[in-house]
Amino acid sequence: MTRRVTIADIAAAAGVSKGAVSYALNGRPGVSETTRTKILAIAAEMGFVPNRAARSLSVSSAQAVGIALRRSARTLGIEPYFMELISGIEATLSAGSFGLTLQIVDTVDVELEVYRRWWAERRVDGVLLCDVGTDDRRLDFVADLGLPAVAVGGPVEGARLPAVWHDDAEPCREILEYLHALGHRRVARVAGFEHLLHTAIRDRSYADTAAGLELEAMETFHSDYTGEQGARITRRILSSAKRPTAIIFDNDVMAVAGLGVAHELGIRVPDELSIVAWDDSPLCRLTHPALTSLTRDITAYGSQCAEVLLSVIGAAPSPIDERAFSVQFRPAQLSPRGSTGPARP
Amino acid sequence: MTRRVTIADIAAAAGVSKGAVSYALNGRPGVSETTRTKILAIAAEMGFVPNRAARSLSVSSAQAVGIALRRSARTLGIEPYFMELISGIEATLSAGSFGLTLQIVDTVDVELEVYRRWWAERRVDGVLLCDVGTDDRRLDFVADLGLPAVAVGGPVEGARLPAVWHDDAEPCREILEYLHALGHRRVARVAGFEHLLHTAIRDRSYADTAAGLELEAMETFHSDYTGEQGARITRRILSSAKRPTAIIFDNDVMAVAGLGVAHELGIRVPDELSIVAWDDSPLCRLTHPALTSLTRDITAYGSQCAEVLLSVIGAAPSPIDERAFSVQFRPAQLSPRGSTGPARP
DNA sequence: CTGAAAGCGCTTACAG
DNA sequence: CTGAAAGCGCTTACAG
Repeated sequence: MTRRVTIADIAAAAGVSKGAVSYALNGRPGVSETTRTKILAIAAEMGFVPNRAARSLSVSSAQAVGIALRRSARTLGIEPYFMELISGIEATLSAGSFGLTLQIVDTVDVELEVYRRWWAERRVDGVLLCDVGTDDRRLDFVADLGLPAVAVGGPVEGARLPAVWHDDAEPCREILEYLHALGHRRVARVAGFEHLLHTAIRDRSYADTAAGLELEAMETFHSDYTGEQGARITRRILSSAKRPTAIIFDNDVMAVAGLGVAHELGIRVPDELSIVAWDDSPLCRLTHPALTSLTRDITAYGSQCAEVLLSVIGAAPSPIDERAFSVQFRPAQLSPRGSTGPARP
Repeated sequence: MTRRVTIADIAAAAGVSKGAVSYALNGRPGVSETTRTKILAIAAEMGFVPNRAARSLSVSSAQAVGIALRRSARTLGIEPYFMELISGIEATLSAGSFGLTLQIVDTVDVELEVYRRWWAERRVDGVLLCDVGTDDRRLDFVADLGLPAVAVGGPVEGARLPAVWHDDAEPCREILEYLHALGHRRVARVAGFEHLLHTAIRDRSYADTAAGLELEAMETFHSDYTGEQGARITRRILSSAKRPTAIIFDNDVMAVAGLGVAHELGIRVPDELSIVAWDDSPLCRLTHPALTSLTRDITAYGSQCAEVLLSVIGAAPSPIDERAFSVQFRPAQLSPRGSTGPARP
């Protein structure tokens, strides 16, 4: 283990000043081509890697982006969504040689405190806000702080920061029209947290579409995305006198749990019950029958979010138009599989 | 958004030197109690938070730990294991006000390169090595680099770095004896990557135990942990002439997929087939029947790993004995559920 | 095009 | 107990 090599070492070896080394390394004017080439060769040979802290201190930028996730370990673990999202985010960040700092928090208050500290410490240059709510304190908080941020979800009305989102309303219409075409007239829905923005958007879209299609019943039950609650609610739904012929679940985990409950009650899928899942993860193809689901490229979505954040921070290769405060990502696509079929009255 | 407050501001306000402020803030001798109290009050009032980069540059420590995950986004997303592990790691780190830097890599070579860069940049003070292999280049690599590291898995023979691991052999015996007691004589196993250390340990333990119990058949198939492969292999196993009456899966995802295949083939679980899963995640309780599985507290395991790493780095509250190079974590417990039952010949 | 110097915001020996 | 100063390893105006 040899001592770290610094620009001072390179300067000494090349017989130039530290300033010249810095200019050469960063591809800035101020050194002749021959000097630059020579310096670069020496730096490479000595295996030079700039010290982050020193660089950060000089340019007052952390070269890192933060994410605080406010979900329990159990939810985080089982929902494929987050790891896919993080994976996409990470790909973009590391391409721009930005680091990703992750913290898991319990409450909004802790989350806000984390943002305050990160920004005060300059540990991050910006943050990504996940799980955007209908009335989200975090948006104004980070804006007031001056902390660059991007909302992973939307659209956010009157937002002071950019949002990257999918149109959730359209896929909801598509699902309901599809089920209607299959003859389903009594549909139930197991939704996610009521306070989340995309839940509210879906709530409205289903209600509007159901009204237009003149469905007999379209009932929504809110839950916490866990399999436990998904199973419990499904059990209740399927035990009712006039049970629905189709259930739509707001995530894959609850849909898998719902399918388990149908098996448990001896209700055949899709003959007696059709099931649709949001968020097509490999999970949806593990079951028998495989689950009809709404496919989104969450990894690509994560990458897009990170790109917008880098552009806000001012580190993106091609800065996105400043007025592009609301970036719409391609909507989810319905992938019909074995869990949906014609309604049998 | 006000300007950041620095120790210079506090020094000016308190009428002392920057050095005195630093001593006061860090609880070190060099200032009188009255001065210290006064300085702390002013710092709190001004909302002082030390700049990370400056601190890191001075003490040459990043106050951060790194994890490079070499798994595809899809595997990472669906396996609850990683998020639970990370969640546990994170809890310990943030308690010690250490950050977590995450990077997802494609190949070992990229992974090694990430470690080299992180350490050269002093972006991290140490790393956690996941997915320890039977012949793992990374162990010597980080040791040569002088980069503090802890292996998340083991035991590692002749290791130059600490390892935190569970005894995998004992639970394997327990499963097999349990199945044997239920009357199973033909057992198959869908294992994980062959090159992983814990896979090798389980391979040996199953083989030894099977020999002792004089099972009729104990066959192992290696896979990549995905549901796709789990399903494919299960299909093949269940299509053989003398199919086994029990299958053990090395992770939860493959077990769920295997259960799906059994449904697909009209094989009743547990009447005609018993299924056991390693790694009890909520996933195992979503299915019908629920899966008998090996429960480990992965979050606690992650915390333990982080603690050992912090102690290696020298930042832990109570440093772990230096000779404690191999820390054994409590072994997995068998949780019998609906997916296992007596063998019916 | 190049060099010497100041500065980023901390920590830490070293004198008084 | 306290202050003035040097240093961590970079970047960046500012003179030559």
